[in-house]
Amino acid sequence: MSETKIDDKKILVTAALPYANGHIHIGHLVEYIQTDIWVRFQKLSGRRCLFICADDTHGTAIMIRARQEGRSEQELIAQMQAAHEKDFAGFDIEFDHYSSTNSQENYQLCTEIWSKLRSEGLIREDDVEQLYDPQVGTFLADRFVKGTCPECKSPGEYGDNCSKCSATYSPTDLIDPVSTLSGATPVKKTAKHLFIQIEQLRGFLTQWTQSGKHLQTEIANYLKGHFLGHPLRDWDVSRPEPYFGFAIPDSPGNYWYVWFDAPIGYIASTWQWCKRHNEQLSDWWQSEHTEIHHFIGKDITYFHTLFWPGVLKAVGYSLPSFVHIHGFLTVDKEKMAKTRGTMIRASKYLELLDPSYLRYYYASKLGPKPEDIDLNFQEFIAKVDSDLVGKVVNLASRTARFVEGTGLSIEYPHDGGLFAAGVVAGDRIAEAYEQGDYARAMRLIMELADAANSFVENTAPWTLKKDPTLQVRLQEVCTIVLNLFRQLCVYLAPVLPRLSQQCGKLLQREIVAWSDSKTPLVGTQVSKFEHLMQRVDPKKVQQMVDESKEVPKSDAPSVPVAQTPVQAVTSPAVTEAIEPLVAEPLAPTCTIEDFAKVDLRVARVIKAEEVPEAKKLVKLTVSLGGDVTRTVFAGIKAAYTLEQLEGRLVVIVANLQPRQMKFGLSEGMVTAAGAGGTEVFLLGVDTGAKPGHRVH
RNA sequence: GGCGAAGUAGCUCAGUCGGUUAGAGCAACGGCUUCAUAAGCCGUGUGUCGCCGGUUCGAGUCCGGCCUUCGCUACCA
Repeated sequence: MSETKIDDKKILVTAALPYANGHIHIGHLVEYIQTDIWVRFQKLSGRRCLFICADDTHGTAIMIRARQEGRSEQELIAQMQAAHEKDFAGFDIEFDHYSSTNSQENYQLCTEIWSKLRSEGLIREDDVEQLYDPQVGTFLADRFVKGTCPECKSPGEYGDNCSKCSATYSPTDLIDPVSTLSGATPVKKTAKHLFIQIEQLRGFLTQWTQSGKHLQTEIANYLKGHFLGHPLRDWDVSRPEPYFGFAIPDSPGNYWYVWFDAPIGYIASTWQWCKRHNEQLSDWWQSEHTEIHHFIGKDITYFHTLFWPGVLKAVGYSLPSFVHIHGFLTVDKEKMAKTRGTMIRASKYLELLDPSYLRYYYASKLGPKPEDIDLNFQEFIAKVDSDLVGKVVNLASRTARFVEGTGLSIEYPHDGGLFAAGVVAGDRIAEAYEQGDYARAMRLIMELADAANSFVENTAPWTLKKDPTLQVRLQEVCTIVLNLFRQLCVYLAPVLPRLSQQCGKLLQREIVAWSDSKTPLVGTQVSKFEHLMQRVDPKKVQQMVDESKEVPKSDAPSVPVAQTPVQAVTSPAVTEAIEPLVAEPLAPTCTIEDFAKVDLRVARVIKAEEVPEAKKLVKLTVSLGGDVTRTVFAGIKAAYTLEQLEGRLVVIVANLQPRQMKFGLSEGMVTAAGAGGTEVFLLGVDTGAKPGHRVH
């Protein structure tokens, strides 16, 4: 994963900046735990290492959300940052500095880097005619506009290309465009945009990405195949006002796009740390003696492996030594979903379970490849119980009590080479950590734990205890086992810092360095034994999943758009999540006549069929009463089984213009709510309604 | 459909440069033990290494084709 370090080198490590629009969940934690383990390993090994992070705070999403919640962006991002930091601390993720991209330092750095990019001739200005939503008062990105394809007249196409005839065009070419933010008809408006001409750096980027030193091979291949074979498109790094972010000093009315200032936030956050610790920023970001390691998810590969190195190169900052890219988290092989309760927030987990469990479980699954990892709760419980409680912690609880009065032997006794074998294995464990192969490290550690338990069995301290003449031997055996336990605690310290602390307390000698694993501890007192870790309570796991399920509350006011009703003051406040409304703000007012144009009808699904070639579609035959039927394709395959659909009542748009699709003609649309994917909720009707009834 | 990754024991995975009889943990089963948090120890594997073909003295490993799964993307919303 990365080259072996020369030990006088400094290491600067970053994890991706979490966006201030959402709370930390167990999917995010894969990355922060992965990074924290690596940082702790480096520090334990005696290397000078900084772990830097910050909240990513800018962008349209933050602006709209703050607007919806009736408060300032600053208030919103401050609150989210506090929540993020609390969650991270709860999982023992220890940053050296945690900042915000909305900082004075970041603004100053953006300005400096910007003017350097200008002087390097990398910035191009161009007028861009874009659609503008007069309702929301903002320009619309391509995918926020839908309309009819100018080529084939297919309706409902996104603003960049037609899914039907593959034509590419600009959103301003769409016939009858509609803003997906408000439903308003956008107007054309011209604005100046600023672009970074990344193509000028393609030669450098090809060499840098393909050198084999900075990226996993899978990632290098991906970039080669997808981007580096063709000229790179200029990167649009400005957004016209209104926008929550930094105003571009030499371009009035324009702001830096959030993805421009976010990675610069890595440097800005380091700078803040430097100011507090009286250090030079250039020693960290412009020095050959410092390695920079970014940990990110595969979703933001593009930015961190092309744009970011390109910018750094152009402005004279150090390039990353390595970009460590991990996959996504699935739960039971499925994407996390709120409906299934698998989108578990960090704070919810911490209410019910020990963070050490998740740290160990992730460690046992994480390798150096950018592969997805799967969380399976059965395996989670089994692994923690069996490995940590049954094997590791058990070593202490089998022996510590026998030496509470006497402490450890003065000299380390003969142990048949067990401790020495552990020292040898330590090098391989260290190598595995270094390479990001934590799964391998955990396997090696558990092999040692197995050997130690076997030793306990063979020496049977409980038998020695009964014979007064064998008390010295008993102390020796316990000295050996507790030293093997301590060795394991050193090896596990990057993953389980709490355990290593508890071990320090038990044996009255703190674990401070990896090298503590190389010398046995002798002659210390042994504290009264206390349980070091509890088994996983399966009921708590179930409770966590249950309480993470999003339950629709149909009768509560869903959003505070109108005046809050007076009774809300006396009843306990039901706070609904704001995300759905932010994701899709209210459409502009329409008249009753407008509404009457849409003919919504109750219909019964009489046949639900698989569309084998389609991943998301099912083919429904619905009855509108009598022998009037319609064929409708609906994108609900991931959310409903065919059996669940057949026979049930749905509400369809009965007078929608039929649409020819690859799989057949769709004669209407089934109404549903939700974000898509597995989060699709069909509209139902109370008992009594009949197929053919119109919805008024 | 496009791009990428992966298929090895019931589950999770290791398997380096092509080299003896393909391994580990968990689960299961049998026995032992009772220090320990119902923990621990010993023992038990008839696996078409996804399929077909090729290269080779020799293929889980290299090459070609196919199948399946997963991810991204598209169709839907």
